[in-house]
Amino acid sequence: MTSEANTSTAPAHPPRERYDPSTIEPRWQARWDELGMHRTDLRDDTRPKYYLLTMYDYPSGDLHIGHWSIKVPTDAISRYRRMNGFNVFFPVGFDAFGLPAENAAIKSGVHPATWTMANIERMRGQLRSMGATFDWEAELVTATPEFYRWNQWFFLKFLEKGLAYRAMAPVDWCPKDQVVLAREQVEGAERRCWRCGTPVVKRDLEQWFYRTTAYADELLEYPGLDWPEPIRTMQRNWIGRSEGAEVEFTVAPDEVQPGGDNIRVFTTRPDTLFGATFLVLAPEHALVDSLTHPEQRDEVDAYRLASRRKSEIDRLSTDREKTGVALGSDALNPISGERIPIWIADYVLLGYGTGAIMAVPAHDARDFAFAQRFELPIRRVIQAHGQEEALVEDAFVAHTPDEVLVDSGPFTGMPAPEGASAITETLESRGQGKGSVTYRLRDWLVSRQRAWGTPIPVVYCEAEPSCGVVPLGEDQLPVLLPEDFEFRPQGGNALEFDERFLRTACPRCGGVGRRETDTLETFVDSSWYWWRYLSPKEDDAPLDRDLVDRWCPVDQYTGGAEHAVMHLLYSRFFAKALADLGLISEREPFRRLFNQGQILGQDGERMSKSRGNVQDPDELVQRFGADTVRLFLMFMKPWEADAPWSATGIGGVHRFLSRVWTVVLDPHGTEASESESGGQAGGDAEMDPPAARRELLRLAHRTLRDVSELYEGYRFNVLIAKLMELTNGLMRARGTAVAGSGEWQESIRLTLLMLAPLAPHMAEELWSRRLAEAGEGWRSVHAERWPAWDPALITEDTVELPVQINGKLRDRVSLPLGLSQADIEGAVMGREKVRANLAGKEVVRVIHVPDRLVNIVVR
RNA sequence: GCCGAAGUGGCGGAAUGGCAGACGCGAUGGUCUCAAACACCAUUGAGUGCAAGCUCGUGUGGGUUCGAAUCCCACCUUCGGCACCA
Repeated sequence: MTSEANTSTAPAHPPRERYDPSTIEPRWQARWDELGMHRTDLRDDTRPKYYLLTMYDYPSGDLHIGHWSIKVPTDAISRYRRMNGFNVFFPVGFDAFGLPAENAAIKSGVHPATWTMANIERMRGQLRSMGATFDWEAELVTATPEFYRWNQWFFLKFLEKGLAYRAMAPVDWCPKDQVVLAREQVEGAERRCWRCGTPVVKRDLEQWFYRTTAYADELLEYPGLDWPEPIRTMQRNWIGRSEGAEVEFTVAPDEVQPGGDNIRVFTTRPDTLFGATFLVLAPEHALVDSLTHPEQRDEVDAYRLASRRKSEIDRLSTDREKTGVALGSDALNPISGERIPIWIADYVLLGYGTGAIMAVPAHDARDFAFAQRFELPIRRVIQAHGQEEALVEDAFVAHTPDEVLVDSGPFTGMPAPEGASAITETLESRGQGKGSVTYRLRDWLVSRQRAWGTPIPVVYCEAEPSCGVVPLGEDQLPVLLPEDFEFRPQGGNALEFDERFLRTACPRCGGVGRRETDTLETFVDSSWYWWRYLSPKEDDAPLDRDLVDRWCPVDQYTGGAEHAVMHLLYSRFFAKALADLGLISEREPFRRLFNQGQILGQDGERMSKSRGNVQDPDELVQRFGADTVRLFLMFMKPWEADAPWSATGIGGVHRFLSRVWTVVLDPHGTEASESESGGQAGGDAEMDPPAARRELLRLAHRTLRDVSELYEGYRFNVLIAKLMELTNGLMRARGTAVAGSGEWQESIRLTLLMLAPLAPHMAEELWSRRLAEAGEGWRSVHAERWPAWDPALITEDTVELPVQINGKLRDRVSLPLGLSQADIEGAVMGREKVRANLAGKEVVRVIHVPDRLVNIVVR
């Protein structure tokens, strides 16, 4: 039908302008900047607010493709929400304290601040090339005094409120270099120092803690939050709330010590108290020394030393053979009076519960393994109700519902839960125990023995013993880091050797004082930075209460699942603590959370500079343009999935954008080969023009429906596939009578609007050309309203129904919508293929899923 | 080890109880070209058949269901976290 038109217009058609992102992209970036399009008016209340936050970056130096894959889809959300009428705030900043800057300082002698700021400067430029809608006016850098002074301020508030305290805690220590090591600086199963290879030991230091356990129960709740279930599960398990009882055993007198000391144990199963056949203390437990018999002394000391060298993961590993040593002393069971031996073993941790357990080998897998290894008695005290067979000795019994106590004195025969409370009550009445709850969650150790961090604002008075540890006054903040540092080759905290930093007057007595040299770990910075984004230059307060109340909680937070537990729990802790300090109103920081996946190096490992597997986006941006790189990152995998990096396939995405370019700017052209190969392929060509035009518009609206829904679920890879299908449809209609029609124009308009959040530069360019062509003034495509799809347009009047026989596909029937089940069955049964397949068989049942399928069950 | 997640064509992935492999890459053949590149068109899970078709097929083994990639149980492999990398 259109072949004559094609051949007659083709020669007169001017050569098509090629898609050239290298001229388009910088031009629009400059224009958006000039217009301040991405600056958010935080006081604008004419539109609903939308606080979009993406985890800020550590300024390692180069922005790699992984940074892009975090930020690009978040930027698409930002643009999509703007088009949906929201006032979006999308800030950017840098998590600028931390170990790598200090390592660089050790290596090259350059000040960590110099190294960090140079990296930030470089990354700013790379971030800008992305064409993202970051509000650079709100940028913050945590390593500047304007930011970190407020860490100090919060520290003082927490101290006042009892949420910060000082206690002993172990660190990894290199005995040769005399420095504290970070976990990543301890290498291999041997746990050796990364620099000198010396085996690392644990050393106890006085350190600062934030009392996260004060909110343990509240942290288990997620009121009104839209968080992924796996993340909540991980957090709940991390908090690890256990209900049970504390039971007091008494040390039995013997020839070495008089006895009478109390050993408190925590158990989740007080109902098994009669089955306790030994006690186990953590090797670090305070009573170990006094309870050790002389003949056991050497073995006990050796064991305690060995366990100091092990990592916690090692100690808790359940498949490794159990180790332990008997102390020689015994304890008395408070309820049965039974005398049982006391052991130490490294699978019991000092920091959990009371640092001591009663071992019930018959009913706990770890105790069972331990008892077997050391031939300790195993006594069964729980049995399934009504089970008559003799008690089996020497066997671990898994818990089942419907259990009763056996061999448990007066409690025998009680159902297990009842037995637990009865035993707990009895203990409580005698002052030998009580119901108790314990948590796996520990208080947050915020001290770091490093120079490149927030100095902790306290002074140790050396003049007057009664002063002790003295917090600075608010008016004495900030405690500034020195302008120059002396980093020693073996590492260690440079602040400890900086006399100008160390020497200060005691704030209480004015005498000689020494500053705290520990700094706050960087998770402290990341626990409140989103409030600071709202007023990054504010001098008088950490945050602007009015703006925080207006904008928080954050509507959408995006970042890696590697932060599932620590960062996200610390942030929630801060929200609760600040609310209790009266500084903010909301108790939760992030309303909706999305954990995107990571792009790994080509080796399948996490991308990092030290591994040398970092992929630089700059070259790809130069070759294909930012829009193509953006689109490719969103197309190559579901956002939440991890995947190793490979640029294979980026050409396909670039071709897709070129096709969009072609259908918009050259609707009537044809490819040189098309006339030769028979014109337009596909069904549309056979349709009469009005039907083909309607079909195109139907496709566009169906795409709009799907794409709108897919944006809401952040399913960018599928969304882009839908846009490709629409573009393929436009490509097929190009050069036919459909091209240029009203339906065509509308389909093009929808395509550009749907594409705008993903490929913002190209969409803007093509949008502006269409406006110019129509003689209209310029408006940004990004300021347009998101279009609505027309339900009437996309309803189908027929449906193609798959027909299965015994679940196997045998035929397809095209039927009008809304037929009765009887009519459908009639139509299906009449089909030749169906009849052939049913020959000689008995129809047992017909399953009809409306508009989905028919399944005939035969025998 | 413990907690969490994921295993689908040659590759990235789609389909989350109802037509497995959308979309893209790669590959093969073709059109255009002096030629190549680009672009465009066609084919492309495996096996089998002249063909209509048939059989097999979603990490492995079992189960539930008229029907399972999808739900349940066990196992294997990979990834993230395990409290001083950020």
